[in-house]
Amino acid sequence: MPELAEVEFNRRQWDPGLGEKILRTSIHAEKRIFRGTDVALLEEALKGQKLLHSEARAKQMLFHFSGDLWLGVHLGMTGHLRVEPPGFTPEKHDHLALFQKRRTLLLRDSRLFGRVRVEQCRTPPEWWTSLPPAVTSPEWTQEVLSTFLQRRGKLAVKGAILVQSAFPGVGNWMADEILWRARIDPRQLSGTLTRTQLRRLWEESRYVCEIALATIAVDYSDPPADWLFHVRWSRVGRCPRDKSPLQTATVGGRTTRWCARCQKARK
DNA sequence: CGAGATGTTCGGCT
DNA sequence: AAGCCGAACATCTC
Repeated sequence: MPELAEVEFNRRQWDPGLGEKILRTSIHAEKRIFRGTDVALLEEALKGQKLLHSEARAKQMLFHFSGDLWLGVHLGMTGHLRVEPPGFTPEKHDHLALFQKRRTLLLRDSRLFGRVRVEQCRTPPEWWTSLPPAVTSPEWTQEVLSTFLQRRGKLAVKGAILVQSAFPGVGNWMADEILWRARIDPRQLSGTLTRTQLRRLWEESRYVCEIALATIAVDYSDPPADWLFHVRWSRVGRCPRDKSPLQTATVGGRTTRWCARCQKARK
C-alpha cells in the first residue's frame, strides 16, 4: 500500500493522539521491523511522554515526543497505522501499540518489510534530516534529474525512477503512472532520453506527486478518473488514452504496465 | 496450491 | 570499481 501519498495518509491516522500522553506501550520486540532499534526506549522511555508532532517525507514518517524522543516508521510493503479504542488488545500483526487514555495507536505490518526506529536526541535524527529533496520541491530541478539519469545511463528508466535517493517517495504504481503520462517506454535506458522526454518526465513526476498528495493523502480519495492508476491492476487493463491493451513485464525488477502504442522508446 | 505483491538490502558479477 | 541484477526477507491473497 504505501508510497508517498499513502504514507502521508497513514501519518495522519495518529493525529487524534497529538498532544496526549503515552501511558504504556506494547511491542513485538523480536520482530524484524525492530532490527537495529533500541527497543528499551520504546518499552520504557516513551512512557509518560506526549506525542507532540508528526511529519512524512518520501516513504518515511517521523513522530516527535516529549523527552527528546523521535519515532521513525517505514511501512514497507504491508504496513499501516490506525487507531483503536483505549485498552485495545493488539492482534497478531500489531507489532507496535501506544496506549493513550482515550485511544490506542497501532502499527500493523504482516510482511515485516517495514522498519521502526527510536532515538533520544535534541534535534531530529540524522537519517531524517539527510533525506533528499522532495520531487515537488524547488530543489528538484530538471538539471538535477538530468545529471542523475546520465549517471545511471544503463539502467532502464523505470528502474531509475524507483531509486529513492532521486525520486523520494515514488514507488511502483507512481513510476508507471509517471511514465505513462510522459509517454516514455519504461524499458528505455536512462541515458538515452531526449531533451523533450526529460522535460516531460520532470513535469509528470511533479504532477503525479502533487495530485496524489492532494487526493490520496487527504482522505484516500481516488486520483483523477483518466489516470492509469484505475486500470493498472486489472488483468486486462486498457490504456485510458487509446484503449489498447496494456503490456505487462518485469522492468527494473518490478511488475510494470504500460501502453505499447503511446509509450514509444525514442532515440 | 503456486505465484505474486504499492519495498529495501545484500551479495555476486561485470 | 561503480553500478546492475537477482535473491532474500515473511505473510497473505487471488
